[in-house]
Amino acid sequence: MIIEERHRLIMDTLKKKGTVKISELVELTNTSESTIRRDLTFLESINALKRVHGGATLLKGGFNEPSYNEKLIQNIEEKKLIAGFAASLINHGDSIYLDAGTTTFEMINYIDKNDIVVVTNGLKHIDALIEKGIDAYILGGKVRAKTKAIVGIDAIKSLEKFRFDKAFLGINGVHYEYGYTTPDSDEAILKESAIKLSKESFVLADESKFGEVAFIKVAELDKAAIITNNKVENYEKYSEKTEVKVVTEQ
Amino acid sequence: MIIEERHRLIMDTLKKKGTVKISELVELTNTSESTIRRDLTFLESINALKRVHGGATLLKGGFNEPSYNEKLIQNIEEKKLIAGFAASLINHGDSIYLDAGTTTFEMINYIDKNDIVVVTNGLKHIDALIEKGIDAYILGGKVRAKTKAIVGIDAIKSLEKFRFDKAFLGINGVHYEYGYTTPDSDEAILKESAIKLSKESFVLADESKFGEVAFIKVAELDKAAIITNNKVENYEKYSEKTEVKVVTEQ
DNA sequence: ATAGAAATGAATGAATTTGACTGATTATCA
DNA sequence: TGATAATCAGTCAAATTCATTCATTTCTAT
Repeated sequence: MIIEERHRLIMDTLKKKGTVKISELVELTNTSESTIRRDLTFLESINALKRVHGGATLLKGGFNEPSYNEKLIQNIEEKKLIAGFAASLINHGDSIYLDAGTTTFEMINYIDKNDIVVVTNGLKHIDALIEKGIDAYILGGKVRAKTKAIVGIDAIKSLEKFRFDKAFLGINGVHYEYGYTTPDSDEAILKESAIKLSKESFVLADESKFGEVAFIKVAELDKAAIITNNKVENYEKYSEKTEVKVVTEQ
Repeated sequence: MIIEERHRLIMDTLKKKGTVKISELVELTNTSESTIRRDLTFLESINALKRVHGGATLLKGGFNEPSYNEKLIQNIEEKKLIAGFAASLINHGDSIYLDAGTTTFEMINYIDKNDIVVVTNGLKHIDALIEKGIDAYILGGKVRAKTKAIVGIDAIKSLEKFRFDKAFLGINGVHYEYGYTTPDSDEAILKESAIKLSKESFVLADESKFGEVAFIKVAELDKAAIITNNKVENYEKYSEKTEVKVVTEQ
């Protein structure tokens, strides 16, 4: 049995029953306990399930709930590194803007304070925040079906009431000349507003985003600090314009 | 049996029966008394139930409402009847306000048009609407942990931009003298606003709500039509003040 | 075909969970 | 009220599950 096949079998079993025991899976797949353990560890690392003593359970409001697809989740380890560091920047009492997106979603796992206030335009983020007992506000407006993000003029209006200590943003392109860019104008203007309304802003961008230029400009490089996972090509061209924090594995 | 599975089984049993004895759970789960005791201690620590001598009970002390999941399973057949009829009132091209709550949530299953626009303050509703390909807007504001509803001044401000053809509202109390009432003032004012902003309004209330009076008044009876599932006591006292549609089984 | 990489299964001691037992506390009923 | 039974919290040893390591097998790319 090929590895992906086993993973799919595990997920299918889990979805049917809600929880599975390792011993069941050993029997079901005719493999060793070690292998199943490794599978579960992997599946947990891509947020497909939650390991518990004796087996695994479905996650409650997971980000990739509907379409579990291993290949879809790219650079998950890098994202976790970046997310973990970003979360560590949050102080007690902070008011935070959390942009929709997978990396910022991952941040929520690492937040270790619940005396903060978080505003987000990500529907999925709200569930996770509430689960952790964090005060959460959502922007109003039209909900985009694909990303479950809230965008448009209403969202911007809704945002303008707030002032933030820190804003954390995902981004599609980071370029030393063209600044931060994204393919969607609604998203761009929302991100730009968030930056303006925040004392400090952080862009979470794994190395694949560097050198990329998308359609719409969000802001100049110096409007936000960058958190990334590797010392990219032309590092100096970025670091001379804004603060670049490179988070390497511990 | 895995710990999580046992916890879920305990909660399910408890929700069905209101109280459980430890001896029952020992038999049900084929574990020892010690284990069940530990489970109950844990479940109490996360406010899932209340331990009592000999077992455990649901906690719905005083003011706090049952949680979203608990509500979801009450009067489900009646709610479906009401929801189905309410959904049939929606016309092509309508702009709709859909209040948070379990009955309005059930409506979404029965909506058979997708050229409408729906505004809601229910987080769960958004997911379901999008799933059906319906244009959905969410109100902005603070998210309540228990009900996953958006409430507060921001939600009201957010609402005032819209005008609706029809508003569908859940409610806690319907009384021929005191009108529509709910235990929470934030929710009350939001419902009231929705009624004012809509050409027509409908209150979805199963028979258990009639004669009940909750803490805060939402509106007088005549401000909305009532959709219910049974010809209640004092039916005439309601029907002389507003339209009452009684949906009986098909 | 072969070297290198990846996946596997077995074995280890550590950590967690479990069930039985204890004496203390609480409920029941005459 | 007092006697009796049931239930309780706390402790401990046994059983289960865990992470980690390592040798072996399988896969992959030349």
